[in-house]
Amino acid sequence: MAIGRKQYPFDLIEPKWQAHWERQQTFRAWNPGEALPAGHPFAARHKLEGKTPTAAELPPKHYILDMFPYPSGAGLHVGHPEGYTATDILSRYRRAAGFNVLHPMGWDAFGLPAEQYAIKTGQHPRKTTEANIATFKRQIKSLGFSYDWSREVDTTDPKYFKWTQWIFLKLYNSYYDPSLNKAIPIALMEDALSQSPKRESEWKSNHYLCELRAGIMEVAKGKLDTGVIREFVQTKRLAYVSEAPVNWCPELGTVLANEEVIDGKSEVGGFPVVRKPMRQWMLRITAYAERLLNDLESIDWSHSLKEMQRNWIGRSEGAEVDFAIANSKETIRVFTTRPDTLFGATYMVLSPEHPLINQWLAEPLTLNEWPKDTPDQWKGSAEAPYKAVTSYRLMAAMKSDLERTELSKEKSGVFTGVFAINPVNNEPIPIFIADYVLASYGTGAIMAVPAHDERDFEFAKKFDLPIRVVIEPPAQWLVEAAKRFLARTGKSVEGYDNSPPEDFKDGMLARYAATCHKFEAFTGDGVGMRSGNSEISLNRLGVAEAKLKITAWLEEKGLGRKTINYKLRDWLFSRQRYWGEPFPIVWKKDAAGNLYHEALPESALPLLPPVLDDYKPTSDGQPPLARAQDWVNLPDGSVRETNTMPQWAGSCWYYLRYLDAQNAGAFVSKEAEEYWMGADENSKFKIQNSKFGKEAAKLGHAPGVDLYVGGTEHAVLHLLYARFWHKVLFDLGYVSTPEPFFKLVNQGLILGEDGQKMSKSRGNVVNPDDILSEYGADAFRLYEMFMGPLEMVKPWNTKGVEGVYRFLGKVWRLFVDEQSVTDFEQAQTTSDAAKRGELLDLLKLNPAISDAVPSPAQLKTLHACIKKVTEDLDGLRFNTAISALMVFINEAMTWPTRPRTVLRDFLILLQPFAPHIAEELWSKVQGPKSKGAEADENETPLQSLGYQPWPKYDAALLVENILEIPVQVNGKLRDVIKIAADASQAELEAAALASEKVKLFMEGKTIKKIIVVPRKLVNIAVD
RNA sequence: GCCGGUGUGGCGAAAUGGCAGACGCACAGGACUUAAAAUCCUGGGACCGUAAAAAGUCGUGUGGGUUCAAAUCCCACCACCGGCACCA
Repeated sequence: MAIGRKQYPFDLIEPKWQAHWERQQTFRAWNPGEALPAGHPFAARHKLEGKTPTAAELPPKHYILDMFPYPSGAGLHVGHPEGYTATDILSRYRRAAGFNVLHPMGWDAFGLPAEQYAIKTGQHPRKTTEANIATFKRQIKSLGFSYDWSREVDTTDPKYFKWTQWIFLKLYNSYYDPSLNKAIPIALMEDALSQSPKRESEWKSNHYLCELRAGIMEVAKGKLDTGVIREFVQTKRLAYVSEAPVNWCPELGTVLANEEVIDGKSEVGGFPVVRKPMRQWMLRITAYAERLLNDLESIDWSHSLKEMQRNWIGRSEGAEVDFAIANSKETIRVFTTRPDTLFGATYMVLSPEHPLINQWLAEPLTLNEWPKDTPDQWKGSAEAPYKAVTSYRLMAAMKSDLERTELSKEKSGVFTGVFAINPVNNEPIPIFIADYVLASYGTGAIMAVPAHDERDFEFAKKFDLPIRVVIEPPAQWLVEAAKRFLARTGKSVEGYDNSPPEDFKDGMLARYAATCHKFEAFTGDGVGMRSGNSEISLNRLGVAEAKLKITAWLEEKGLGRKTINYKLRDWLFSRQRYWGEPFPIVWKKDAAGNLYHEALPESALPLLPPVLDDYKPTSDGQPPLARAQDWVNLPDGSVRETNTMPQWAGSCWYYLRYLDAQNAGAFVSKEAEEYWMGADENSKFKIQNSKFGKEAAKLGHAPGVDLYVGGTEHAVLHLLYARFWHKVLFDLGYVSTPEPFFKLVNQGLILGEDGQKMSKSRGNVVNPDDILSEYGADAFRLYEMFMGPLEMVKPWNTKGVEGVYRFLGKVWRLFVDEQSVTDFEQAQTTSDAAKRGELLDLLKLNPAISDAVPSPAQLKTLHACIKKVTEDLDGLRFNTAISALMVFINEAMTWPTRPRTVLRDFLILLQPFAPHIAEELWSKVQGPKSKGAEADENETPLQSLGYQPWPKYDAALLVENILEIPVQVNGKLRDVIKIAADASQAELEAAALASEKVKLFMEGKTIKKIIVVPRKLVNIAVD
């Protein structure tokens, strides 16, 4: 970096203004009911000095949120400030525009690295965490962001996680009511089910509870004991204990949520993950699947982000169908999205973990007579299947998810020896187990329709099972499929190789049905064939129509029903870690000796983790907390839960804590929550003005966080979890908006200079501290935004920093007297370091700056800049806003006289982007300060530039009298004519036709048509 | 495989139906300077052409279409990036 002389003394300016902002608390955001100190620029701007305004008296709120960082040991990387700069620019812009802006920062500080360091060194993770936070905070502060640090949160602070535990208790103490479609306190259910209910009036009107009560009374024959009720209620809580197989990561010594497992490996560290049945805490996020999906409509997120969430939730509509089992009274329920292909179901597959298999192993079901066409290989031995089934299940259980997905491209499975009966034609169909059917999705069982499902087709080919076509493909598809067969095998399918067969409708169809195994599964839309019995026919019906008809028929016969399934699974919420929030849960034994769990009272919060000297799991695989036996065992004989919550817990609600960060009596006060989340009257205009306004208002939606910026890495995990918690809190009446984040923007990744992702191993990591010391914070901020659109992936280029740095140098020289710069530089070399800050006063205003009345051209330049910057900021187009500032400066550099008013307005525009230099120049361009007060630390602070009203552009000043109008002939530019802006169409046309150049191109041709777009262009179409 | 996004000079990019390449980087030439740095000025898509210009032709991943007019809208394809991936 061959930068010699500094463009301007950012090294003095930046610390000076950062200290000033801190002293003045310039960016403190005020809650309703807080007294505004006299002299604060926000109070002065809004005429609220010394007042204690209510929500209605405060200006409208604007909540601009960053995804708070995990304070890693490596410190800030250049990706962090990208989002932070964008939100800071917006925050400063909105403040200038008159909003009460909430712009906070905090630390997502629980996490694995601090714990692993603790295991290695014995140092308490708190120490590591505190040191890392200090580094992050120093780095972030050196960038001059306008955060309200009085609202800083730290998820590992007991004052914070007290409320994380409190919210967990709310989850624990709630159930999801399907009739009301919301969470309800579980106390209501407990009361409804108790022997002598007390709150009858409250639950009597509730369908669900009445049904539950009736059901339980019947089962218990009227005799309810507390144990039975407790056990039942435990299964309904939003936070519950499950024994299901979980993702166990031996390397990390903990279980992981589905979301944390990628390609069978842990998201953190990339270690293998295996399935293992364990007792774990789960959160019932699946109850919210439909709302999490539907409410995406009401929020302003990018299309791709919504799509990712939709994908993850994975809603699919279909039907459940019950199949009778031959020689048994039991039935097997399958889930299918294609009930219209039921006539083509030729076998059935259960997941290896399906519960019926245990029964069959204990009590084999045999058929008196093998169905016709049963392959000999199955008939051979009545016992053989059971051996095969046992060993197959064992194999499947041993396989990690990685092996199941990556290595088993080839289908595998075994015949169980059992047959089911296809309810539409009463044919016995063999039942297999295979690991391509997942226990955790749908019913863990499928009807296989090989002709119309690719996976079933593959399986059927491998095991030579019948493939029965029941949907007629278009002729064109048959021809294409036959060609693909030829390309694959070198053999042709007779009669399909060329053009669509003429006699398709008759003989061809039959031939296709006979040779379908040579084709491939046809999964597209077609019409039904060979799908009828004495009661129902789907023949000639389209897929959608057939689905409706067969589902209705199944329902009528009591054989099935319409169902919706989700890929989303309940959230595995416990970890075997030390550095996380302990569960406020104890385990007790009932009279019969059975363990049950119970919540601690709210008064017991925060529940602190015990002090340990070893952070490893115990030798028998218990979580580290189990080492603290005197912490675990309580005097009354109960035992504490030793799992801790996952890192996601703290980040699920931090944006709410910011609203009222110091509140010791509640996680947030009602008043602060309503004001900042925009549920109060004062914010209503915001709803009306937004793109989603009408829709949102109809749904009763208030905006929530106005803008949330962060990386895509949180597209499913954090954002789904936080939305879920928010909805629970909404249902229970603790927050007033159904969605937390109204507008969300993902910043694009910043790549290394080589266009690769930045990484230590590549050696292409850019350290923000280096850039800061070389070019200063303002240049760094500008560059981060000037690189390209916020949401795009873009490579870093340090040369580009020099460009924006030069721009700031130009700004500096526009304002500052050159002679005084020389004096300043000389004084710097002789002055001692401590006094260097005062030298800034040596710098004088450029003599070209005066109170002269600005010329029309100068005003036009200014107002064009105001317009562009304002519009671009509203559209988050920071790069083009900066280029507009550059255009202004390039122009203003040529002005012999520089009107003070024009330059002041420019500084207000510059301030959000480069706040330090803007403040420094502002303090100079204001004119001389009153002498004598300068040395006084306690003087009323300077009014901050940050609260100067944002300038409005005057459209009248931008009007051009003479326009340059391009003239095209046949769409090609041939001339540019100058003409009065208000020229009529006829005048424009005449002027265009009069052009010599245009005439040249029209010579010898006839005019077909002349298009005249006033103020834009003329296009002459000729032969 | 499915879903989403992107594709424009040497590079980051701008223009979302109306003069393609604003702004910036890098580069080249010039001014200032003993010299360098810094600063200021000038130049620039490609091709063809010319002493230099002018004029001209082509040009926004590829191929087609709509339109007086397309980077922009429509259809098909290709490449890259991101997500999901046996979810029945």
